[in-house]
Amino acid sequence: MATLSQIARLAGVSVSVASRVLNGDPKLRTRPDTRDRVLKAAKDLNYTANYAGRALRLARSKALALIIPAVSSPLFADLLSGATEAAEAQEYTLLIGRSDRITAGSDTLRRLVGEGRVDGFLLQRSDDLSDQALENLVANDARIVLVTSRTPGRRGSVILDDVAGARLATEHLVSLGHTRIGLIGGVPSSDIARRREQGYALALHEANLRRREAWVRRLGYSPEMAAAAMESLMATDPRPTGVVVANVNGAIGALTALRRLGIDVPGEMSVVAYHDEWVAEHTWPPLTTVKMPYYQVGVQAVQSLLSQLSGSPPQDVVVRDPAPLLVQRMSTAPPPPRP
Amino acid sequence: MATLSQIARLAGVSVSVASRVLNGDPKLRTRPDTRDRVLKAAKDLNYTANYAGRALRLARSKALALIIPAVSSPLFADLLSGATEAAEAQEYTLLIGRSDRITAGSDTLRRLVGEGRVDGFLLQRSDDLSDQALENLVANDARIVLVTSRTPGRRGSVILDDVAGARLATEHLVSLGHTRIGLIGGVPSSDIARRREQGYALALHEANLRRREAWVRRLGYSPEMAAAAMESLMATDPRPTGVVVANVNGAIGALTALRRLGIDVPGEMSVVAYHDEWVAEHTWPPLTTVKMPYYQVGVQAVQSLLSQLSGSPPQDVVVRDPAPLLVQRMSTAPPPPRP
DNA sequence: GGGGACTGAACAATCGTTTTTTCAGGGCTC
DNA sequence: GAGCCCTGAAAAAACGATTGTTCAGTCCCC
Repeated sequence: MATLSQIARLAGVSVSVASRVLNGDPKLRTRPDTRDRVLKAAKDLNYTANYAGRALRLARSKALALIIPAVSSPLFADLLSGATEAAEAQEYTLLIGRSDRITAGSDTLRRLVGEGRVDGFLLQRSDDLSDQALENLVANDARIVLVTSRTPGRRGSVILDDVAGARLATEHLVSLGHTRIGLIGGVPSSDIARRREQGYALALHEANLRRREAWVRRLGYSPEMAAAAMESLMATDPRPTGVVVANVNGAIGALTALRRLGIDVPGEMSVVAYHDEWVAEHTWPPLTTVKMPYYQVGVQAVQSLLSQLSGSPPQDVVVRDPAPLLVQRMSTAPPPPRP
Repeated sequence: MATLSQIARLAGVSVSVASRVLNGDPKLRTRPDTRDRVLKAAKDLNYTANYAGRALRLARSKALALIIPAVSSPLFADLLSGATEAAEAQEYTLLIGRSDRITAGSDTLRRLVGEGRVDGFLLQRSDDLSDQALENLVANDARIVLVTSRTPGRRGSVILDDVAGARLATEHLVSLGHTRIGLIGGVPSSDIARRREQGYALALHEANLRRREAWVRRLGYSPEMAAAAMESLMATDPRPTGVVVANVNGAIGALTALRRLGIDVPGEMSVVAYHDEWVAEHTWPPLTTVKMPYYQVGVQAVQSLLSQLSGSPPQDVVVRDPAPLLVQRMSTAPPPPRP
C-alpha cells in the first residue's frame, strides 16, 4: 500500500503537508493547487493511512472489543448489529470475543488493552461471573461498559428495561385471565434475573395476585435448565396455568418439556417469553414474546464507551426506546376453566 | 503500560537487549544475570509488547478477519469457535464482520487490509455473491480463504464434504423405504448448493430411484424461502413422501409450512436437514439432521490462511474428519402405506 | 528601502518495536 | 607485546503517521 511519503513525493510536497491536507487540519494554510495535488496523489495511489503507524502515534487503536457469552443465540445478532453499526459510524472496528472462554485466571482482557489492541470493552458477562471476578479480569483503569448488566463499581453500563419487559409479559397473562402465574427466571446471583423477577412481582402485585414462591424457578436461561424448571413447576399442586420465561431460548426448552409431558400449549398452559428472535416464530406453538430493543443496546453501549473514552465519567443507562413490545403468537390463551 | 525502554532502564540494559531477551532471540549472547534482570524487570512492570509498535515494525498485524453472513444462525457459533481457537493458538486475533453488510461497491474489505488492520480474510460469502463480485471486493493480492465455498480463481478455500453430507441425508430416507424424495436446496448460482444437490442425486441414482425435477426446489436456505419451497412441493402430484432440506434453518421453516398445511410429520412426510444445531432438538417434531464438522472448518480455515500468509500457495481443502453424522430425531419415519 | 507581519510550506521530534551493525574490552595465540 | 578473536552489549536505523516549530519568501506600510 501507498505510504504518506509516497503521496508527498508524487505531489511534490513534504510529508507533513500531505498528512495535514488529508486530515483536514484547520491550522494548515495552503494554496488550493497544493491541496489539489495532494488529494489527487492520494487518490491515484489509492492511499489509506496505515493503521499501525497512526495507532502508534496517537496511542489509540480505534478498536473496541465486544465480549459475549453464548454466541450461538440468535439474540446475539441484534446486539452485534447495533454495536457494529455504531462503531463503524465512528470509524471504529469491533473485535468479538467469547466471555465463556474467559476464565477467572485469564489475562486475555488485560492483554487486549495492555497491548493497545483495543481502546475499551463492551462486556456482556455470563450469569456466573461475579462482580469480584469481573474486577479481577480487567485492569483498574480499563474503559469498559457492561452490556445488559450492572456492577456496583464505577463501571459504565447499558441495560434493558428488564422490569418493564418482564412486567409486560406478566401483564399479558394477567389480562388473559390467568391467576396462577409462574416464573422461570435466571440464577439469583444475576442482577438481570433480579430485575426481571421484580417486573414479574410488580405485575402480580398490581393485579392483586398472590405470588407463590413455589411457582418460581431460578435455574438459568439455557433451554435445558428452563426445561428442567418447567418440569418441576408442573409437579406443583395447584400448578400454574401460565408461565413467564425470562429468556426466549429458555422458553424454547420449556416448550419441549411441556411436549414431553403431554401438556397442551396454550390449552392447558400458556407460555410467554422475554426477548424475541426469529426462531420463536417457528416453534410449536409459535411463541408469544416480549421484544426488547437489543439492537439499541448495542448502539448505546458503543456510544457510551466512546464518550467514556473521550473523558466523560462512566454512566449507567437504561434503554427504554423503543419500549418493550408484546409479540402475540400462539403460545398464550385464557386459562382452562376451573375443574 | 510499560514500554520496552522502561524495562531496559530498570534492568540497566539497552532497549535492544531487552527486546531480544524477551523475544528469545537465539542470536543474542548474554550473561545469565543480564537475562534475569531483564526478565524480572518485565515481570515487575507487567510488560506486554505494544501492539502498534510491533505491527508497524513487522508490517504484520497478527489479526484476521472472519466475514460471515447471517450471524443470527446458531450454526455460526461452531465455525466461530473453531476459528477463534485456532487463531488464538497462533496468537492471532479475530475480527468479525458481516458479509451481508458488505455490498458490491463497498471497499470495507480492501481497507481492512489496506490499513494493515488484518493480514487476511476468512470469507463465507452469501449465496448471492458471485465470483466476479467477490474479486471486485478484495484486492488482487489479498490473502483470503473462502469458507464453505469455492471460486474458480486462485483463492484458497475450505469446504465441507457437501456431497457426502447430502448423500447421507438422502440415503437415510431411502433406507426408511422412501421412493419419492424431494430436495429443498440453495440457489442454483451457489457452488455449495450444487454440491449438495449432487449428493442428493447420487444417492437417488445408487438406489435406482427416479429423480424428478418437479421435486426439487432451489430458493435458498432461509426459513421463509424453504417454507415457500415446501408449500409448492406439497402441491405436486404425486408428491414426495420425504424431503431433504439442504440447511437446518430452512428445515425449521419447512416444518412450519407443513404445520400450516396440516401435514403430519413424520406420518405423512419425513424431513431431514443438512447441518445440526441446538434448535433442531427443540422443534416439533425434533429434526433429524446430518451433523457436519463446522467447527473443524473454522480451525482448518485459519490454519490454511496462516500457511498462505507464510508463503504457501493457496489450497482447496475439504474437511472430511469427522465424517458427516446422522442425528436421528423424530422428523423421519417410513413413508405412509400406498393408498 | 528597511522592518514587520503574513503566507505557505518544510523540518524534526516522537510513538514502541525489531534487527542489523558497531563497538569496547578481555583473553588468547604466536 | 601486538594482533586477533570472542564475548556481551550498546547504537542506530527503520516502520508510517502526526504535529509543534522553524523558516524562506512576499507583501505592505511608513
